[in-house]
Formats: sequence, structure tokens, C-alpha cells
Amino acid sequence: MHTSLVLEKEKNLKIVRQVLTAYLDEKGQRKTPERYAILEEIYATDHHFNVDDLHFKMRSKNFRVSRATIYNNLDLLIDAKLIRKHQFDKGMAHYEKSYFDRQHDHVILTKTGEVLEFCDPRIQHIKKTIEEVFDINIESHSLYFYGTRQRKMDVDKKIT
Amino acid sequence: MHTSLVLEKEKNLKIVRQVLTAYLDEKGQRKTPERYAILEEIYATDHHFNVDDLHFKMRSKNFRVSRATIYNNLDLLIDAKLIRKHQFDKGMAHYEKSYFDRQHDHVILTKTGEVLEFCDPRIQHIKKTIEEVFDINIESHSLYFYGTRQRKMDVDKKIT
DNA sequence: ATAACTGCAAATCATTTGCAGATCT
DNA sequence: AGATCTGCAAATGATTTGCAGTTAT
Repeated sequence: MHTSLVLEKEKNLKIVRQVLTAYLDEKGQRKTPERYAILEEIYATDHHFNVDDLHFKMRSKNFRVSRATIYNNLDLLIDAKLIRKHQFDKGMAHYEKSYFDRQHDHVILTKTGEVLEFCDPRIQHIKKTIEEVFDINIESHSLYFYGTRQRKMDVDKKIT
Repeated sequence: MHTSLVLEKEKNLKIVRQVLTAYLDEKGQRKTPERYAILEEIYATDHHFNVDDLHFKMRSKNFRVSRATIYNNLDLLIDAKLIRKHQFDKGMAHYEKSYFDRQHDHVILTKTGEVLEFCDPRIQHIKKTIEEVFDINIESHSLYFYGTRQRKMDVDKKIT
């Protein structure tokens, strides 16, 4: 990895640690090593993850945390706006770090489980219309597209 | 209720019964009374429902079905395109009849649990764009807006 | 000192499953 | 008759919870 990217990552880690500290101070909650370890593990990598992924990675680095503590602290990090939670289908929830990214939506490739991100302003336009039509306040939305890679076979089919 | 609406409902019931029969014939599956009773209960009312709602309603009409059978047959009805399933959050899944309605999306009012439906063509436009950008095939999507009714209080706040 | 936190194991809740007996075809 | 269904109860899997012991403040 390029040196500047490493430095960038460290700077970001420092920032999110401070965000967490500020949050815990404000809420009068304790600054436990587990909380920082979980946050750092999340911000050290770039992918979506689930509770088991995180638990396994921390354990393999010899940091002992229980799944219960991870669950508890993921809720805390959500409240601190440091991560977002997704329920792609039934089964385990997925999470992603959120502090440096802007709001986006997802495509789930159902064959591989891959997750793609996109940002389309038209969703905000739809949202605005819905708010007006129903006279409501929309606080959040969830939008997922489910699909598969366009394979050669499919292209052939089209020609036929 | 107006007589023509009652007649309309009966006509529709007849249609969906036939659709189910055709499906079961095609798949070589058995025409059990439970299957028709579940279908009819669903098409007799106009709201979203969950497994417990349905179970309770059928039992209170003295039709004994197990929850397991309901689960099994809801999957079957989904496959027959007679109903759709929604996972609004964690917790119980919701279902809705689908045969006479066209595809639509939902607004969930988080305070009351109310569900509103809407149809906005711009989602299809977004879908098309995403398919082109990522070179994928999108098979389905799920879009939910979460919000609350605009209450008088909120309006007052705005003025302040 | 003491309220908050962690880790474990047990509890929960929606859904699924195994299987014995019932029932469509 | 024979394969498919149903109903029950037990199993599952993700998440939550109760609680005793630990730790940050």
C-alpha cells in the first residue's frame, strides 16, 4: 500500500477514536478497551462485515471479546453514527463504517453475496414527492437492488 | 358494504382459487383444504398481515391449522405469485396479497406501524441506470421509507 | 466506592425441521 | 396404495438478557 494511504488511514483512525471519546463523554459512558478495539478493527478494513467476521478477526489477533459485547457496542457505535447496520435478507445483519462516507444505497449480487454501493440523487426526489403526497416526514429509507453479474451466457441468450 | 363490491370480491376469490389450482396441478402438488382456506382468508381482507394474524383469524373461525402449515403454504403462495413477503425490520415478516395489484413500494409509519403504498416510475429509471453502470441484471428490489405523520406540533415548531 | 461493563450461559423469538399419523389422488 | 401434507414438538440461528464478577472513574 502506498505510504500516503497508510498515513491517511492512521489519521482517520485518530479522528474516529476522538469521535467515540466525545460521544462517550457526552453520554457519561465508560471508555473501555473493548469499545476502542472494536472501533479500530472496523475502521482498519474496508468491507462490510457481520458480527461473526468481527469476532473472528479480533480473536485471531488475540483480543478476547464476547459476542455479547460486540452486539452491545455495535448498537452504541450506530447511535454514535460511526457505523450503519443493514439487514440484507433474513440471517445475520451486516454493518459498515460510516463516518467518512456519504449516504449511499446497495446492490446485492445474490449468487456471490458481493455488495456494490451507489448513490443516485433521484431517490431524494422520490422521497420529497412521497413526503408531499402523504404529508409525512421521512426519517430514513432502505433501498436494495438484488441481481447478478451479466455473464456471457446471458448475452448469448439475448442474441438468440 | 355496497353489493357490487361484495360481488367483486367473490369474483376475485374465484379467480385466485383457480390460479392456485392451476399452480398445484402444474407442480403436481396436492389440493388440501388448508391451502384453499389460507388463500381465502388472505384474499378476504385488504391489509398486510403476519403469520400470527392469519393463524389467529383462522382459529377464531374454527379452522384449525398449525403455524408450521401456514409457514409452508405462505412459501408456496409466494412461489405461485399470489402473495408477496416483506421484512420491514427484524421481527415477524409481513405479507400481502398480490394477484390484483401491481408492483409498488411502501412507507412505514414507525410510530403506528401503518403501511402506505406508492408507485413511482423513477425507481425503474434508477434500476436501469444501475444495471448499465455495473453491467448487471437486477431481478428485484426492496424500497422502504420510514417516517411519521406530519402533526400539528411539527408545524408549530416550524413557525418558531 | 460504585455504577457501568464484560463474559458466560441461558432465554427469546421467528422460523424451520423431523417424524408419525392423516389425507389427497 | 403410496407419496404428499399436516401438526406437533423439538431444533435452529441470530440476537438479547440476567447475573456474577470486573473495571473505569
